[in-house]
Amino acid sequence: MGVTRVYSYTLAGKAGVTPEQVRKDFSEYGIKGNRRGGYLTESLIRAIEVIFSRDRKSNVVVVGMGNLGQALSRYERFAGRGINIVATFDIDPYKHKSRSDIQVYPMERLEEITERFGVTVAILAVPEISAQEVCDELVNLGIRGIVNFSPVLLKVPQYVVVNNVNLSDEIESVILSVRRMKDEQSLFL
Amino acid sequence: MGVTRVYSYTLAGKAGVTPEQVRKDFSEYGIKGNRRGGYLTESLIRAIEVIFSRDRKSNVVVVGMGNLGQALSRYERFAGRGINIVATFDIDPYKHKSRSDIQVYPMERLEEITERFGVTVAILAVPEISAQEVCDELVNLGIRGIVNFSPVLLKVPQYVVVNNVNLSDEIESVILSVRRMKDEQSLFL
DNA sequence: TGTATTTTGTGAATTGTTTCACAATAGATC
DNA sequence: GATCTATTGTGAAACAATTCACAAAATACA
Ligand SMILES: NC(=O)c1ccc[n+]([C@@H]2O[C@H](COP(=O)([O-])OP(=O)(O)OC[C@H]3O[C@@H](n4cnc5c(N)ncnc54)[C@H](O)[C@@H]3O)[C@@H](O)[C@H]2O)c1
Ligand SMILES: NC(=O)c1ccc[n+]([C@@H]2O[C@H](COP(=O)([O-])OP(=O)(O)OC[C@H]3O[C@@H](n4cnc5c(N)ncnc54)[C@H](O)[C@@H]3O)[C@@H](O)[C@H]2O)c1
Repeated sequence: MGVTRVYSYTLAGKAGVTPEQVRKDFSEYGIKGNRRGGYLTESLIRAIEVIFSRDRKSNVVVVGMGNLGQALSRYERFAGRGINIVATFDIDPYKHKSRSDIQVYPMERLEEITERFGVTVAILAVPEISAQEVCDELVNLGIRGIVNFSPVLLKVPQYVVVNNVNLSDEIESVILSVRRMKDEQSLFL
Repeated sequence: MGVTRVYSYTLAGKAGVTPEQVRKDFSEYGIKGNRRGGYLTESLIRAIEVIFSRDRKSNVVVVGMGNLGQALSRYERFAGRGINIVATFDIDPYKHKSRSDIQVYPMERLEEITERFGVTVAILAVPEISAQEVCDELVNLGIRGIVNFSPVLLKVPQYVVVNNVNLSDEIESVILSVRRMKDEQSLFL
């Protein structure tokens, strides 16, 4: 779009943070701008892509193709972020018949496929009850990172990274904030 | 299950935090245990339900019934957390024909339904491009809290709460952590 | 009933993060 | 090319969160 320069306050406005925050973070990662001249968009974008490893694609698998698993696997914009879903898995044989657009593999093929594609990260979208069991299996196959959508704390060796995404919490937190805001407001009536 | 008492370290273990953290948080909200006797499960659960308003159900709507919106609206465990999805909306007329289990309403009925059910919180799962526009509409109808799944910073009045859930970020962060862990490890070889 | 033990509750210390404030300087202006 | 101005980069200050450490109290047990 012809924009060659951006300033810390421009980026801060778009990101909803302060300009100081932007500069401190950039400084932390060695991103340098020009005093008075701001940051050059091209080199800034490249630097960010390197920092977030978006320049190299990462192969990931989705395990559990229910409501959430299907939604995630159909999302097309992951590619632009270096996230490459190479295969999806489910225990339910009914899901293996690819009536839908996406091929779902049986759990028996997890090992073969993760090895073939060098997969180290899995998205776990199975029910609460089977989460730990499937997690153990993934860890055994060499998975080193898990995005866990089930509301349980997974037990993993220290060399495995888990990021818990709890959508109920996310919604509840908004409900709570709204309640609190209203309560505060009614104090002034 | 017959458990009448829990200790800060029990809860901490399950939650993946320190016992001090648990006690400090409880203390902040006036939850009292017995020295040596721990916390009584029953009264603790009740206290938590009150703090998180889980005793009162909250009516919410889902706007945008694509991949994510459908997954969210089919999730049955929200009810147990006081989250009650009363209706779902989409601009696409094809979605209104309830071929699926869930009735999807046209956007024209948003006002009527949010008013009828006293809805103050909305889950926004529309494409990036229309997120701000739909957000404005929601705010106009009196919505006070938004769980935003689109990767844009919504502009809202100060009295509206927005919680941004960025699933690409969640996955990317795991990929990054795994990369960094591997890099560290290879320093020791 | 008295003593030992366990666990809470919380100030104080530590650690971490954000904001402030301003010197350094690249670029704009004349 | 001299001067003015806007913006960076970053120590220092302020603020926030976590951990430490231990007195107080409840329970267990002799
Ligand atoms: N859908 C949501 O909006 C939502 C919201 C909050 C939390 N979650 C959590 O996300 C997870 C997935 O939710 P969902 O709604 O997609 O559930 P779902 O029941 O629709 O799907 C789960 C899928 O996992 C498969 N599965 C079960 N056991 C398996 C195993 N051992 N190995 C492989 N696959 C197995 C099932 O066949 C099913 O297809 C759950 O833990 C849920 O609690 C979902
Ligand atoms: N699906 C995922 O896994 C995923 C991952 C990361 C981010 N997201 C984000 O979540 C949002 C939803 O993703 P999705 O995959 O469900 O998208 P989608 O395209 O499948 O669904 C979007 C839905 O919104 C409806 N819509 C469009 N404009 C509308 C309007 N003005 N009013 C009402 N409805 C409208 C469409 O008809 C469609 O049904 C997007 O912003 C996306 O970037 C999704």
